Amino acid sequence: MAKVTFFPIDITYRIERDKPVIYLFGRTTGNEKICVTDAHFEPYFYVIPHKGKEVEEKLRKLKVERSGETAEVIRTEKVKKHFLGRDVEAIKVFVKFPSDVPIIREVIKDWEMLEYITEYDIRFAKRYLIDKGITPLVAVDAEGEFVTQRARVPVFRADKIEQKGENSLESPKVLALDIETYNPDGKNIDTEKNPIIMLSFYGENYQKVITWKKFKTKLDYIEFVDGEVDLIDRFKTIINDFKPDIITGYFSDEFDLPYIKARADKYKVKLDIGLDFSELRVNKARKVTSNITGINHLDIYKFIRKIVGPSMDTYAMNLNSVAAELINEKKIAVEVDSLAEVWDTNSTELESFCEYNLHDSFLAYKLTEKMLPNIMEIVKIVGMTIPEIARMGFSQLVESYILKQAQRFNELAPELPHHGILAKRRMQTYTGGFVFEPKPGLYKDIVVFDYRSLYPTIISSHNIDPGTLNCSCCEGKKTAPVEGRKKYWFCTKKKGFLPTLISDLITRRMRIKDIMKEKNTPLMEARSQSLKLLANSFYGYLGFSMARWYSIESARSTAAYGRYYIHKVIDEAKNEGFNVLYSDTDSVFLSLDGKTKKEAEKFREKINLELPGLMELEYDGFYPAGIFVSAKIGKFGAKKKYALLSEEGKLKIRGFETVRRNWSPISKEVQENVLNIILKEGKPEKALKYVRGVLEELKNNNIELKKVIIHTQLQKEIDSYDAVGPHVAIAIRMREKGINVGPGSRIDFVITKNGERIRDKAKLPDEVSEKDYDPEYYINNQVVPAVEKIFEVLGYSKDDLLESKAQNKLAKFF
DNA sequence: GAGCATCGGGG
DNA sequence: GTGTACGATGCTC
Repeated sequence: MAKVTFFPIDITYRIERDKPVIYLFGRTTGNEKICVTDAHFEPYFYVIPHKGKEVEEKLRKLKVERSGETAEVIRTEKVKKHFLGRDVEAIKVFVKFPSDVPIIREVIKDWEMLEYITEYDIRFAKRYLIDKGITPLVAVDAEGEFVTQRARVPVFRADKIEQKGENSLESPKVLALDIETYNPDGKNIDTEKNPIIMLSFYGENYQKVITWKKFKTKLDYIEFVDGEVDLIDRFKTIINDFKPDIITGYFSDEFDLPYIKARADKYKVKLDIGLDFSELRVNKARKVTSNITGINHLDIYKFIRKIVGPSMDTYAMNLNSVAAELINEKKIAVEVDSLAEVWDTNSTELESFCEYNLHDSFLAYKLTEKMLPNIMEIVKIVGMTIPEIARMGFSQLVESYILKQAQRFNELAPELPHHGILAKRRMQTYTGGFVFEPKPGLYKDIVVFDYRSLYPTIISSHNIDPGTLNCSCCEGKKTAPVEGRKKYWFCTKKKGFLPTLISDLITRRMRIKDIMKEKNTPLMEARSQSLKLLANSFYGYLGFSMARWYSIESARSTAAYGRYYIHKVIDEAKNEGFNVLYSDTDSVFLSLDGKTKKEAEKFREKINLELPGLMELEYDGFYPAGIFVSAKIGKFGAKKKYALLSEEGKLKIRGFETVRRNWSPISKEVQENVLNIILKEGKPEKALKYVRGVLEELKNNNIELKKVIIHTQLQKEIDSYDAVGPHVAIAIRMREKGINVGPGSRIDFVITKNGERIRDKAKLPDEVSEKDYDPEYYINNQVVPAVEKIFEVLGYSKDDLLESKAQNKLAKFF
């Protein structure tokens, strides 16, 4: 009997000699690739029978004929389980093949003797990982022997398999790829007509570009082949020789790999790059995914868009913008629209396209390298594989985590909702966080407090869970502060399953934070972030229609408690004589109004004494000055619009229009300067003078041209715009000049004096000279709107900015 | 303003 | 694959 220790990377199963066999692909602690098989795992699901009914007998006799095959129950077992807050006697029903499970469940779903059928909808491979307590990337010990079997890596047949300890794979081998395709007619992608003309790879100490038109070059990484078929062939051999754990690309799930697959199919080339010689699988369900057995295909775009995207500055998620922001790198600037022509004319320019092609792989590699610590931490917490982490939504991450823990806590999972239930759930809504409408004004000495992990700590502290909801033992006790007639309460005697999990996540993160105070490592940072991400997703999960542990009552109660606790701070702060300026969901802004920071701190401590469980109000920061603007938007309450000055003298601007990218530099500059003069120096009259000065300069055309350039990104095809705004008009002219513009193109323009409509006045920056811009436009549509709201707060109207009559309306603020 | 449709990324 | 898949934004009525 031999032993191996390995890090699992990918998992699948297949049917062999009449039974399902689990395949775990990974890398051994000796750094060799390996495939470990396990034939000792049986498919099963659970039923909960009604009390007093004997159903095991009937189940055991069950045989279902389906297209010539027989699905049958092999055996049953009585098991004690927890299910949504109660103890149940369930029956574990074993069948022969995984595919028999849905067949059997379909037949018994209407049996009246059954109360509930569940866990028939958990994928077999996932079931295996859960039941064996195996987490991908964490070391697994296997006992068994190496066997001879057709595969690209050694195969080890395991008789015993166990995961103990936390030792995990540290640096998986990553190979990035990117293709260029022949595309003569613009944007349309046609995998049938247009060949792949370049293919690049980038890995550690490895760079390669394959192409099939020869030209003179000194670049040693370029390799010439005879045609597209040979290129595809090299694609296969390079992957096979490099032996990556992860293949990565930017949008490769939906472009590069499907394209390669489509071309291979056309030539009837088998893309059998799977470690078991299976082919690259392109799944065209709703969202395309591309998978290779044994190798993790990670589309780094998907992960970035989902996890990092929302907090990024860039709006566009294309490779250029994302690389610029995350790794401070850009794509190589070549005119990709001309590639087809360059290809046809056999030009030596092809070399620069090869460099471009390689560089895109390099960017995908670097982005993956940067994101990998976070991805791997999430894998280790929720137990899904790397490609799954990248593709799944937040709620599915939560669910994977809960399913994994359900096994440990002997909890039965509810079934996935079916069509009718789903439709009903989608109709249900609930109220979110509270937003305090600020009284417009300029304020001094602002203290900001916020609840640390508000929703997770509420769920934990109030035991919010579908299984503790409206329990009979606590009826008549305290209910959640939900508006309306519905009464929700949660058991105070027995801790719920989800609150148990979330408490554990919060305390784990607190422990890591404590250690980080001593020694901060990127790994701990990644772990802390992942735990926070997961804990914060529970609240949304409870209200997510697809969730197994869906509970709109729990989601509503959580939000209601959130509003209750933030109101508590607001009310008590007012009672203590603080001036409450603003509040949003979990944070409160107070102005000291003569009180000291110490008194504010005392107030915070007092609140904390009254909070249950893990809930805590934290000190977020102190700001010497701040300005709040009211802008009520419909029924959704006050808009989040304010600017704060930190003690270090930095401005924190939220919600003011010009922080958006499509304004001219001059309006951004003026807005920032105005806020600085008002907040830092406390001199609104000086700010007013300053603005009037700028307006005067604008009027005399003394402002530099580069400060009046506006840039906007084209969001769709030029011809599909109905409303021709200035940037669209410019795009049309750029096209007429032969410049290729399309969705995503950045359009720079200046508004000039000549013309009637704004779109006629718009000109390309190099078409105009320094003094051509239209002062009126920049005054009325750019600079004044950027600062108008700020001055309104101080009692100045738009006219005050434009006209030079000085009125001292500021006295009341100082 | 609600309800439906379409992008997004990629060459 | 023992199932199913998004979410933000723009456009129309």
